[in-house]
Amino acid sequence: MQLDYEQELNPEQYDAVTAIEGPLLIIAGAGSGKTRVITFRAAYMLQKGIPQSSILALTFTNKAAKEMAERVRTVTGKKLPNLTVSTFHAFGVKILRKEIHRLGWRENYSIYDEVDRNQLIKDCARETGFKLETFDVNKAGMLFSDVKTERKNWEGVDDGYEKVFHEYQAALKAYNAVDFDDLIGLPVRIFQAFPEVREEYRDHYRYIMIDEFQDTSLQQYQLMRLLARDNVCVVGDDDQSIYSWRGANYQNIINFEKDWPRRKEVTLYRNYRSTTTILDAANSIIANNTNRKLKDLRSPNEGGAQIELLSPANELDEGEQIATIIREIKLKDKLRYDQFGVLIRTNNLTRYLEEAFLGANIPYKVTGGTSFFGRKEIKDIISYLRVIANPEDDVNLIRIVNVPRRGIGRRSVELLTDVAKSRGCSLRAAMEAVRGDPFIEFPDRTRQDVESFLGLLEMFREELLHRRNLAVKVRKLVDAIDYWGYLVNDNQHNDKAAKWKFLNVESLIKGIDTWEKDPDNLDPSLFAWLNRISLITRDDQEEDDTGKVNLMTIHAAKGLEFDVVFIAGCEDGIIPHARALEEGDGNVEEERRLFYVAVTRARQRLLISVCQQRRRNAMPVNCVPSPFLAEIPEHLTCWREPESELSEDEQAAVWQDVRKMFGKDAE
DNA sequence: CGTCTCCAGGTTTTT
DNA sequence: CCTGGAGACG
Repeated sequence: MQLDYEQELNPEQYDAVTAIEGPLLIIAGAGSGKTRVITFRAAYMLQKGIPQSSILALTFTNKAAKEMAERVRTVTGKKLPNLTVSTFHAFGVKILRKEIHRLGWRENYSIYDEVDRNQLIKDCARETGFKLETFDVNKAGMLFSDVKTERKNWEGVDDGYEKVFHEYQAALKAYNAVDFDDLIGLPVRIFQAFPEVREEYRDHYRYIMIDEFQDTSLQQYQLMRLLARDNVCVVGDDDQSIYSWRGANYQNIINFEKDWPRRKEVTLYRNYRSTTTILDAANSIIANNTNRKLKDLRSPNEGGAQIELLSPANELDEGEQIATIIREIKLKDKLRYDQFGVLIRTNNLTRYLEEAFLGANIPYKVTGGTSFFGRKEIKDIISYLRVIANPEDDVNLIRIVNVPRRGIGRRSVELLTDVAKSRGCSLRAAMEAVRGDPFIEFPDRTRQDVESFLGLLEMFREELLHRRNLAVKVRKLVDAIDYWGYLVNDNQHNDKAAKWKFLNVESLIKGIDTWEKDPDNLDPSLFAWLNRISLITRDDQEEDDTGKVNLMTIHAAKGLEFDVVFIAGCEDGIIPHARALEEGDGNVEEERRLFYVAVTRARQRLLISVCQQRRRNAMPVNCVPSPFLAEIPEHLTCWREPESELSEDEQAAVWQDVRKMFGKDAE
């Protein structure tokens, strides 16, 4: 397909797309066609004969990566198997898989998520002699992450914590595991310590693009700088920086200006997404922030509906009202359900909305929330697979050693830990030692239990590593440990819960099946699968999303747009979030940016809901509207009026809808 | 020594 | 309201 770039793009966009040699900084306001620029830019490079394998496009979320890859494929009409579009973390995994041996890990390393990490920190704290009450695991986790990403040092920190930290680092290595920070930090270390490796990657990825640059951390910036020669393009918007709590630092935009003084700079300010009503509101909200790169968005879509405010009595009412309005607008404006987005600040708010949608028979899709992979039953099975893949993984081993119950309880684990400590080996090795050496003091019964547990793991390691049909083998494993029996037993008074959990396990297995049968999947091994799912938080199964209302956090909504957007729970304490404000004063501005991101997701209509009361920990609390609401010029807003009476035609349409719903699947 | 039951405390956003 | 941890029971 031959693209007419000049036709398809405005002058600034064209500038950005065609400047493929040399450093380029694109400041792209919300809705200014940033994704379009990136995809066209990739297409332009390919057209100029640059091989796909030398292009590296990095984004922040899996969703964004997936979407970008898809769009480039659509625009070029090619499959592009060797084009690298991935998140920073996935890219780190890719490098580590090949290079981590240089730092003393083995390639079958485990990736620890936050739960695993906190568990390990807890163990290390206990080891170091902390009492569980005096030790705040969450705080330690954040501190450790800050230290690892070089945002903090040990100055002024209780030195007990530093000890725990070193213990933690040592334990990770001993277990052949890494945490999320390591996925970026270790590649950086490798590139610094092995210049020849760095050169190899530099030669390979000669054209680099980074999306959502305002969300990169210092560490990620380092990785980029080690990798990039001259052809590096970063795209960002300081006004949409909403990940500073995770180390994102929009100062990186300034760093970039310093490090690549010869750069070209393009600002995209024309907004094609929203009405001027919505843009004016957004502009005047963000104007309250200091220290920004000034750029007011301009839109050719004059006018537009006013921003409507709702004031439901409580969160239940809120859900019902939103559900009702969605149905009304859908009919009036002839929209599909997937053209609606309902945004919230925190995941726990999804619950009421989901219930309301269920009650109103509105199809919806939740992005985020308690992730599929965070569910206990799923984590259990995955822990088995991790231990099978990486026997030294003590955290996951402890997790499953007695799930389902097999007689290896607290005391036995303590004994085994003693053995491991005295020999300086992993728990798994300790188990093997106990099996092989009858002179180690150990209760006979438990020794037998340990032996059969080891036998199970070894048998399945053989199966899972050396043969095909991963899904079949995993099902066999689930059967072998009688996980179903365990679920029934563990949920004695709740058949439904047991069934539900088992269905989740089934769907996990089905997911493996689809994944390994995908013809584009070049490496359907257990390791590859584990690496992949470690980076997925959402349940990203390829479902048919069309025709479903989108329910998600504002963070998850970044980069997306909807014709009609609801911002629910727009109350003081929720946005800005009380906890964020406790942390520091810069956080008000970040919360404001978050609100700005939410507002700018809307194309046509924006509705904001403020509850009068909300239940918090089972206690109803009176709500105060978010202070950000006052930053919207009054003339742009109005209270929501009920839709006018439906015409006869429309009534007929409603009935048809209802009938369809009870017939087969409604659209 | 393993398992069951009760109780207290608490959760922002994501890789 | 749900989780995780500590104490009682068998």
